[in-house]
Amino acid sequence: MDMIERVRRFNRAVTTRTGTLNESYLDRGRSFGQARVLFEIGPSGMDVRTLRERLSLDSGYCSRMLKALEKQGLVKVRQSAADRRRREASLTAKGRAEWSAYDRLSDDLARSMLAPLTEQQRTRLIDAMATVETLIAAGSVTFTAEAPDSADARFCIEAYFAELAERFEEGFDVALSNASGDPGMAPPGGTFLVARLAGRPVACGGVKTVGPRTGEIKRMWVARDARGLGIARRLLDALETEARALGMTRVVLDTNRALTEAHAMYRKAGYHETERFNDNPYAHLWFAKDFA
Amino acid sequence: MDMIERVRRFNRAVTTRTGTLNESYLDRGRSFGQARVLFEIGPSGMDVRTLRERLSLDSGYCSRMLKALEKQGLVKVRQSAADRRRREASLTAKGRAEWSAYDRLSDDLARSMLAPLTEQQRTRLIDAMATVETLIAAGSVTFTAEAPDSADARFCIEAYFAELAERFEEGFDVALSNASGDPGMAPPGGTFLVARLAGRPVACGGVKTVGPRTGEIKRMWVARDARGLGIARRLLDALETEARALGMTRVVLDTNRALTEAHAMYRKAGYHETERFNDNPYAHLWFAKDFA
DNA sequence: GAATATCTCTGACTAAAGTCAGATAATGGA
DNA sequence: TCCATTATCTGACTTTAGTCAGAGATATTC
Repeated sequence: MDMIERVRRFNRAVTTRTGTLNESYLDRGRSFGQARVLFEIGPSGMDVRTLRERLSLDSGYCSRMLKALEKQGLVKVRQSAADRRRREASLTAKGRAEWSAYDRLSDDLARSMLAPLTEQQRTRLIDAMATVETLIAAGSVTFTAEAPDSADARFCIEAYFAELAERFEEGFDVALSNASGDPGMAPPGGTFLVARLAGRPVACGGVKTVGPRTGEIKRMWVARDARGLGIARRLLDALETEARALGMTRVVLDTNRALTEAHAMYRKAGYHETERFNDNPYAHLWFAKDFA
Repeated sequence: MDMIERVRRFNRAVTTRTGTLNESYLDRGRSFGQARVLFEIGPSGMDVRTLRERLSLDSGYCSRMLKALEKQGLVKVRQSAADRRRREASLTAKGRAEWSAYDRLSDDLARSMLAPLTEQQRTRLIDAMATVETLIAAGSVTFTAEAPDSADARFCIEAYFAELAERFEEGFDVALSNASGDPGMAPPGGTFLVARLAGRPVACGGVKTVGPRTGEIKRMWVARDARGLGIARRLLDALETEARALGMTRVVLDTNRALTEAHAMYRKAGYHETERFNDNPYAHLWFAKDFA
């Protein structure tokens, strides 16, 4: 059986098993739409805008469902203090009880999948599930080119700096690093990529022109909880593709001695160590790669 | 994280990924219900009764959807030759083209899950998927007590005899074995269990009274393609539970020397070899287990 | 051959899901 | 202050999904 067929079989098997969950939602005497809204609001509440976006609902449709839930005494909707156009939905005590009931259905499904198995089978199943989940996550990471001062890009860069400060023996001060170059990481001379997992930014990296047909790769970072998915490698590939598209034939980069896992990756990706090409006080190693 | 939470995370991850498939179905300009019917009919056609059962549709609802598909020139419904009350639906050339288009969507989803991964990751994913699929299948096997002459029970017993004939060095002839006992495997003195996987019978086994507070386990069989799921062990457990419920304190069984994997399982389940207790010409080993 | 059961269809419903065009009120700049 | 934008709501729809009670034709059983 080829891989495609295997994946299809898997999809079929899993969706038929988990499909029963959706049906059990209806047993609580509420339409699926309303159950979804109630469950999404959650015990900590949510503003209506976010709710609509998460469930991709029409505003009128959503408004009506909230009203219905309010009439059932499950939900309370009130004006937001910060922005009085907005409204915030939260669960009443009765609503939280219903939420728990829906939550329990997911637990029950999970339990029913494990119950008939032996302890050994359970462990095997859990391990395999973790692997599938991880690799599905890895596969759904998207890369987008955007301005290095976009909200998500800045979030990544901040996290990157924070991590450097933590990992460098000598600490890290943005002002001392040659950090002026962010604007260069935008068209026409460069580019900046943000990787997202389920909408959340989890990695970034940029390339900017530093000489004739030469680019420098900077700000490469992957969020701690997104490591081990091969994102760094794909990001590096993507940056090289961007560099080529910008007419570059050579890319260089510098790195700190503390970032050992990065050194290994650069070498494996075809980079070779080269002489110091900048005066970054935090850099101990300099790498370069020439495109064929 | 505990097991329940891990399973829930897995379910969430997989359903959000595969949920896109259902949405993409709608892109072909047909309601989900109609798409489902069209796809289920399949290139080889199907009679309306079966179709309705598979998709659990109301007969009127189904009839209308078929009519709509017929009007679109995708489906042809005609009277069955065998039973003129029945009708049979089949796809037209245009219908087969649409079917392929839907089929391709599943392929595309599978491909898009694999595409971003490295070869090594793909192999890991496929392996983990196979494990999950197998163990989910194992978990969804159901055991039901039924008459040993029910259709599915007979199917299992035939398959069992066929396999014995194949595996015994000396061949197997039902008439020579002490096969008269099937009626005993029903209440009040015994019971017969059929295991099903997705509706299909995949295993069977029975217990009947052979002496005071003593039962004999017979006809234990697991379909070849359902082995390795721990069904045999669970079936044996279930039969012992039935035996206890029937007031038995001891169960015995006989087996042929060729069925080595069975011997191992009986020993592991607490059975010990005992003296010959019957004149079954095909038996070489006799086992017994006393309940605590 | 009559009674009963089965298979499918039609008509008449209801509920849920989803869309679209304003109306209303608040916010954030120019 | 005015004007464009944003967030939500209301009313008026359509489509999809699903149910139920017969009717008509055919098959099965006694």
